[in-house]
Amino acid sequence: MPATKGSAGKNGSKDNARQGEGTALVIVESPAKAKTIAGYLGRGYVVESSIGHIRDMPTKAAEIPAKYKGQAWARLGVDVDGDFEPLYVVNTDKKAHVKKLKELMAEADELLLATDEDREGEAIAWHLLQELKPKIPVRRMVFNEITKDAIRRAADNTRDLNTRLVTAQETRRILDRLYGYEVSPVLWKKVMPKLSAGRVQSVATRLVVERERERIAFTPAEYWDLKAVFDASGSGAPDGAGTFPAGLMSVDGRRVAVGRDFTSRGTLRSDRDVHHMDEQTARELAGRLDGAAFAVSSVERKPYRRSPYAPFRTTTMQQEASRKLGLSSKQAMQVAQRLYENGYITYMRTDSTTLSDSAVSASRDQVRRLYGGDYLPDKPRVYAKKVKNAQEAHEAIRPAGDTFRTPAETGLNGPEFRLYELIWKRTVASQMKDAAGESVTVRIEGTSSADEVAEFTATGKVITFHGFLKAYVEGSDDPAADLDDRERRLPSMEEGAPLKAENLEAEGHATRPPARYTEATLVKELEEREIGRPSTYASIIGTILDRGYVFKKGTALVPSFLAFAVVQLLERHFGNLVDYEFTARLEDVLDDIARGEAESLPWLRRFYFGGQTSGGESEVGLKELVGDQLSDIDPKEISSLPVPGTDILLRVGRYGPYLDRDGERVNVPEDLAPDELTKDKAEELFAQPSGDRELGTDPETGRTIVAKTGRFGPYITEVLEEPAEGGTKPKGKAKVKPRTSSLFKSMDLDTVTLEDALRLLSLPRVVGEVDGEEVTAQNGRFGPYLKKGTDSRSLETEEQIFSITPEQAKELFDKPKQRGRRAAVPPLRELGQDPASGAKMVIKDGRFGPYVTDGEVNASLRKGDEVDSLGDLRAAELLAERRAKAPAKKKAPAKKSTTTKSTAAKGTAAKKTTTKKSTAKKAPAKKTGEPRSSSQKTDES
DNA sequence: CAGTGAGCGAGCTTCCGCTTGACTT
Repeated sequence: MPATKGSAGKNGSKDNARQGEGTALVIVESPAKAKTIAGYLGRGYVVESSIGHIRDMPTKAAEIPAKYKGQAWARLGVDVDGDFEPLYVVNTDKKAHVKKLKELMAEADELLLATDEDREGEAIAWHLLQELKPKIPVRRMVFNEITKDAIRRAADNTRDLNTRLVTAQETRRILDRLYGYEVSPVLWKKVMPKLSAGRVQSVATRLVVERERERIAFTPAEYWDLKAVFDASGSGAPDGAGTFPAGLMSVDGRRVAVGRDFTSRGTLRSDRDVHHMDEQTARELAGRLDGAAFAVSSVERKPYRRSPYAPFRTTTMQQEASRKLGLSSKQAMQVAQRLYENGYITYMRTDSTTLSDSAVSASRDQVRRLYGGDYLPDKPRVYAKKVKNAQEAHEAIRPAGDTFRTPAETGLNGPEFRLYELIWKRTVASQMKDAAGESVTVRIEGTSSADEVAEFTATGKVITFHGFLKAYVEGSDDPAADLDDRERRLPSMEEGAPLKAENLEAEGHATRPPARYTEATLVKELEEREIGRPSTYASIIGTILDRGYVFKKGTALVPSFLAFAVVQLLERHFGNLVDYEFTARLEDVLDDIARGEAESLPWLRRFYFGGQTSGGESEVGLKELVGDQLSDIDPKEISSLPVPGTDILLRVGRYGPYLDRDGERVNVPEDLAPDELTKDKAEELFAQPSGDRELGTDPETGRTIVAKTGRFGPYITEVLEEPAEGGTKPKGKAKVKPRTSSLFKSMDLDTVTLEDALRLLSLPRVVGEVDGEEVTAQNGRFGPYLKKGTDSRSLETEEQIFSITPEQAKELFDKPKQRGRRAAVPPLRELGQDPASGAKMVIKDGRFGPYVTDGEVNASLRKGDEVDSLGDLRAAELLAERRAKAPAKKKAPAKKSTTTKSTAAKGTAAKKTTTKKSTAKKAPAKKTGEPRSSSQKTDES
């Protein structure tokens, strides 16, 4: 479609000016990239960035355009009953930017969408197309390395938009929205508000929880072996030097047990025929070998070879930055971002280990200069793609440019310097020769005084050519592990040479539970399971930390008890969704869609509404799981965890975790690691003093009065009996309830006095008789009130509880109960007329904060609205929104569950939808596998 | 997690992936 563009660059001229007049607007994703590319393209091109995605489904109610507010599906942003059509709005923070792009486009004669060549990039391009509505020719421009040649080639070889790829992205987006926005509310209802669930975060949380479960179930095993130090100097070795350590391998040909021979339950694996030694066996054997003669029984030499590690991608960089620089995932990404923006490194969010040709030659150039030609392989090394679902839109993370700056040449310092150095070394090393050397295994035999043949082994490693290890050695997550460049030298020995055991000792070991995840190892695990993307790894950690699903203990990620409850709920009721294979299967489907071999709709339908799987099994859809089957989820059950070996239950309550033993309860510190909650720990918690404040003794009863914090806030209560010292609980439960009372609002837990407390405990106060019935005054759930039989009246102030007279009480009871809010409270502010109703609008203060009303309709002020500055227009808008939404007026008498309510609501809304839609939609029968365009729901703003 | 007697104007929380500033503490 577009005219041919200048085939510039052949003569090496710096300018790649387009032929003819006019300019092309090139849109990439990142501003830093735009800057670089602008330099490569030269005149005739204007390069701007989209700054990531420009549109998405509305995040919250405030972002839903008014005309969709009444729709049942508006909350989801996906019209689930209308072929899962998504509703897109321009992100609030992108409105100005989109306007700018439109203005730039007005001056261009061609639009080149140069977003990344992956699923998300293709989608960004499509959204740009939808939003900018260009009238000039549009082409898709793609490249996956940012070098002058690659960019110029890309500008000359554009293609059309790949709509199948866009559909695949949209399917992914819709699925994630449905999962997140349907399952999270289940957690709000069953566990705690503000929690969240999602395809990625829930699996990440589950991984951490499962690891903790393994730790809880773990029983260590003890095993012993022998460690010897042999002296080879009498063996005729030329240097005569040396002693070396060796470990006992077998006794009478039977291998000595090591850690991996044991199960996590502390038992020996049944398939192992090994010699398991305890302390006594080991010590006695050591005794019998004392003074025995030893000799070398075999020497085995093998060549050692090690190839360099692939250049960094996001996850490997995060891991090494964690191991070597102590940076969290987030910190590593922030430092990398700064390096990227200032032109020191290539893009840091990538799943590719590929180097561009120019990067390869830059690396080789550095190798030659810094290490010499001996370290340079004949051919450049190519790294195969490591990651299964890699989309490879970018290069590996490497120093930027066609020639690399050494760390010293950059002038950087601090973490930027250290991370650059890491990246630089890793990149250069990736183009160096293998390390080579020799590994040696020596076996040594000796016979004990009881004629047992004990065989020891020692291993050595000698590196004769360091190759890439000269530049870079990868760190390890296990601090005890040997790094790749670690040498262990053994004296040279011949078979049959006699050895003297200098030292021979029994050594005890215990198996260890699997280590907790760190940020870096969790990210690694997620990548291996194809969960999450380079741009999100750091924020996944952030999310599960924010939600309180995990907390950090040093670098370890420890799951909270809350996480156990949430994971328990998801596993039992949404098993498919937290299946580790779920995302991997999703990726397959998305790939099929992208290739045009599968359709999006049937798949989404089955996910949401249920149906037959390809295997012919029937599957319950998400809609039913969060709807009709909601009542199957027992909050009590999913929030309970047994404390191993006890009849104590750990329960996750709205106010944190607590222990429950037959109704006796005690708080559990929020930062207690679940694997530390043993029987002993639980007993200790029950025994602990609760930390209540003692106010003194009630002179009348002699009981101690304490102030504590409870479910309903601060309160005081009396202590009925001294806790029996070390004794058992009193069995005969002739329970006398202690008197309790909430503090008045005017009181404070820290300052409340014994006098206050006694007054509170004296309640309810008998005010007197009214109409022949006794009236009492007390404090309750809704504040101070009077009670007369079954009738009641609220009081104005707490003090009235003590001061009100029978006469005043009678007056209150003579008046009917106040209905609605108290009359005659002046409005906070008066506004103008509501154009819709013609009534005067006022702002009032209510139970839920300020709201605007025209006398008929009430609407709360939203976030960002202020009483003082609210204008008439905004007020009218709020009222209009409220009207649009509510059937409000007369509600059917509230049935039992939320399910029935939502079904009813959906019924009416669905009707509206169909009438509206029949005009707007229907006609353009959607082509399968094509993204929606003509009937797109958008926020025309 | 202490324990009691209204009637009412709710609204909001949340997902995953792309990307940076512009704000305030």
